Amino acid sequence: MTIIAAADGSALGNPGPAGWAWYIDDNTWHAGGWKRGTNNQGELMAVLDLLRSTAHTGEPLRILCDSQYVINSVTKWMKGWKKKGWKKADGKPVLNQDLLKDIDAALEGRDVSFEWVKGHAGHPLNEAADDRARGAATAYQGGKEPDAGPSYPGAAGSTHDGAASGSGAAAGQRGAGTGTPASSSAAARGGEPGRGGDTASSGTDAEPSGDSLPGLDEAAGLATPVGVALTLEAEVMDAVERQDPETLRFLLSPSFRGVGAAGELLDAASLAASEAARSTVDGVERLAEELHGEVVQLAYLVFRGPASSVITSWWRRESGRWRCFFRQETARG
Amino acid sequence: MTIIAAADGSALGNPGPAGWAWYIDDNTWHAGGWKRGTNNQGELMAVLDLLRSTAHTGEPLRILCDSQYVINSVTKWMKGWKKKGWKKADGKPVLNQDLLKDIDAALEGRDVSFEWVKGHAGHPLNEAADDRARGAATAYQGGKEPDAGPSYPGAAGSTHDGAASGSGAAAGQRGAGTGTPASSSAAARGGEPGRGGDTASSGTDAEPSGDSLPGLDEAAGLATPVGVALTLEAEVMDAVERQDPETLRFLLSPSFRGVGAAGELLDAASLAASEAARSTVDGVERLAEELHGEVVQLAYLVFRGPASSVITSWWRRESGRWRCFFRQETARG
RNA sequence: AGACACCUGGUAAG
DNA sequence: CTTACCAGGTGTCT
Repeated sequence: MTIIAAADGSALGNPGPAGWAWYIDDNTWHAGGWKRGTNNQGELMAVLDLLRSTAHTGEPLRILCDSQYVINSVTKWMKGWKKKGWKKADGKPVLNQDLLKDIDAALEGRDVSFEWVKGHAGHPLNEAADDRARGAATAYQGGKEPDAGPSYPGAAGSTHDGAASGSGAAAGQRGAGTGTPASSSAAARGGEPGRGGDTASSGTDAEPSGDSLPGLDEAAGLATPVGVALTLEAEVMDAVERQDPETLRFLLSPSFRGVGAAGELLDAASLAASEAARSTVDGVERLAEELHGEVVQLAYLVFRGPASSVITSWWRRESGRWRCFFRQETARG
Repeated sequence: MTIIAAADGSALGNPGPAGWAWYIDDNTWHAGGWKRGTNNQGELMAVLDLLRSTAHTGEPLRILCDSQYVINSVTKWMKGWKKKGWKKADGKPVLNQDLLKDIDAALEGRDVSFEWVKGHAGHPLNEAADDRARGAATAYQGGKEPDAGPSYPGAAGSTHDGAASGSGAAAGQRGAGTGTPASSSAAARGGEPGRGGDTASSGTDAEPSGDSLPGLDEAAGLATPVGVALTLEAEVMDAVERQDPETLRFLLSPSFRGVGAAGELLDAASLAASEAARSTVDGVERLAEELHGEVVQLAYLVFRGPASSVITSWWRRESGRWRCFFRQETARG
C-alpha cells in the first residue's frame, strides 16, 4: 500500500530558527529543526528524514510537498547537476548540496513520487506538516527542544509501540524487494472509498459505468437541472473547502433532484435513501467531517432538450484541488 | 466650507454579511451593504459612496477613516499600482481593483484629504459611522434591507428635501446601492428559480442585463451546452488557478459554442470576434496572462427543453475563491 | 525576467 | 483564535 505523506519546512525570519516535519497521520509523523537555517533547508530535511524513516518498508511512497524548489531539484535538475559537477546554470555551485546528495542516495531503489500541493490552501496533510514544522522552529527560537513525534513504526528512533527495533538486520534498505512485512499499519486512512459497493471507483477513471440509458424516458423533465447543478456544485465545493458541515446539510436537503442508477427520478428524501445516491449525500457529508476522501459524486442529472441527456457529474480531489468531471450521454429524438 | 465625514465598514464573519456607512451628522449619513463581502470592501465602499454623494458640492472634503489599508491604497500605493499594471509587490494582482479604480475616478478634480483615526477609540464621528455600517451588515445577515439614511442634500437617491420626486426616469440608480460588492448575486441559494421576478439583478458591471430574451427563437439548439459549460468552466477555472495560459488557449479554441448578446449562435471563431463575447474569451485569456480581474464571464447558453431557457453564467473571484453564479431565464412553450 | 516557498511589519473586521 | 488587505525582505532554481 502506497504511503502518502506531506513534508514541509519553516524558518522564522529566514534565515532563522528553522524546523522541518513530515506527516502521515496523527500517530505517524516526525519533526526536527535547528537553531538557524533556511526555509529550503527545512523543506529538504523534511523529505530526507521521511525517506530514511520509511526506508525499511517496501512500500511505494508519495510525498506531498509545497516547494517547487525541492520537487524540481530532485526530479528535474539533479541529473544535470551531477553531469556538470553540481554547478548551476550560472556556473556557481549548487547550494544545499549535502542535503541534496543525501536525498539522492536515499532515493536509491525506492519507488517514490512527488506531488506539488499549494501551500496554505487547506490541504490537511500539508497543514499538519506545516504546523509541526513551525512548531519545531518556534521551539528552537525559544531555546527548547521540539516535540519530535513518534516517527514511523520500525524506523530508527521511532517511539511507535511494538517496534522492537532490535537485531534482526535492518536488511532491506537496498532494493532486495521481497521483504513484504505484514504491513498492518496501512489501513489507517479512514477516508478511502470503501470499494465494497456497486459504484466501483477503481484506479484511473472509474466513473459509474453506463452503456445504456435506462429509465431515460421515464424520468420526467426537471425544472432547472442545469442551474441546480451549477449552483449546487459550486456551493457544495465551497462549503467542503470551508469545512462547513452545516452548510452542506442545508444545501443537500432542499430542492435537490437527481436520478438514480436505474434512471429513476428521485427527490431529496428518496435520494438520501437511495443506494445509488449514497455516494452523493453521505459521501459529501462524510467528506466534510473527515476532510479526506478522494472522490465525491454529486449527481445524475437528466434533462430533455432537442436531445435528451443524462449527465453524470462528480468531483475528484487532485493535487489538493477539486476538479469537476462529467459524462454526458445523449439520445437524440 | 470643508465637509468633514467619517467612513467605515463592517463584515460579520469576514467575509460575511457586510455593511458600509459614512456619517457627517444625524441628518447627513448614508449606509448600505451586501449579503457577502469583506471588511475592506466595506471600508472602500464607504469612501466611494461618500465621494459620489458629495461630488455635486464644490466643497473640500476631509475623510476620517480607521483603515490604513484604505488610506494607504489611495494616497500611497495606487500610483505604483497604476505604473505596474495593478500588480502588488509580489506580482499578484491588487484585490478590490474595481472599487479602488472607482475611487480613483471619483477623486478626479476634487479636494480630498484623509485622516487616520484609531478604531474603537471613542471618536464620535467614527463611532457613528461604525454603528451604521454594522447595522447595515446586521440587516443583511437577517435578510433585510438596511436603513440607508438620508444621504447628502442633492445627491442622487437622497431623501433630503429638494428631491422633486415623481416624474419619469427612475434612471439614475448608480451603483452604490445594494447587491454584492461590484455586482449583484441573485443566484446562489438553492431556491426555486420558478418564482417570478426573482431575476432582479441590477448591475454595475459584468452581469449582462436581460429584460427580454432576444433571439431566443433564432438560436439553434446546441449539441451539448450543459456538458460544455460544466467541463469548460471547471477546467478553465482550474487552469486559471494553475496560471496555465497554454491550457486556457487549448480549452477555448475547440468545440466552444456560445450565444451573443443578441441571441445569435456563435462558434469559437465568431465568438472571439463578437463584441458580446469579448468578456468571455478575451477576458479569460487576459486573466490567464495577467492574473487579475475579478469577474470572468464564461457563456451565454441556450438550450431548448420543455421550457426554452437562456443561461448566463459567470465566475467571480470572491475572497480569493472562484465562485460560480448563474442566471436562468425561462420562456415556457 | 519567472516560479515556488519562508518570513517581518502594519491596520481593520470578526 | 481567525480572515481581509497592504508594504518590506530572504531562500533557491530556471
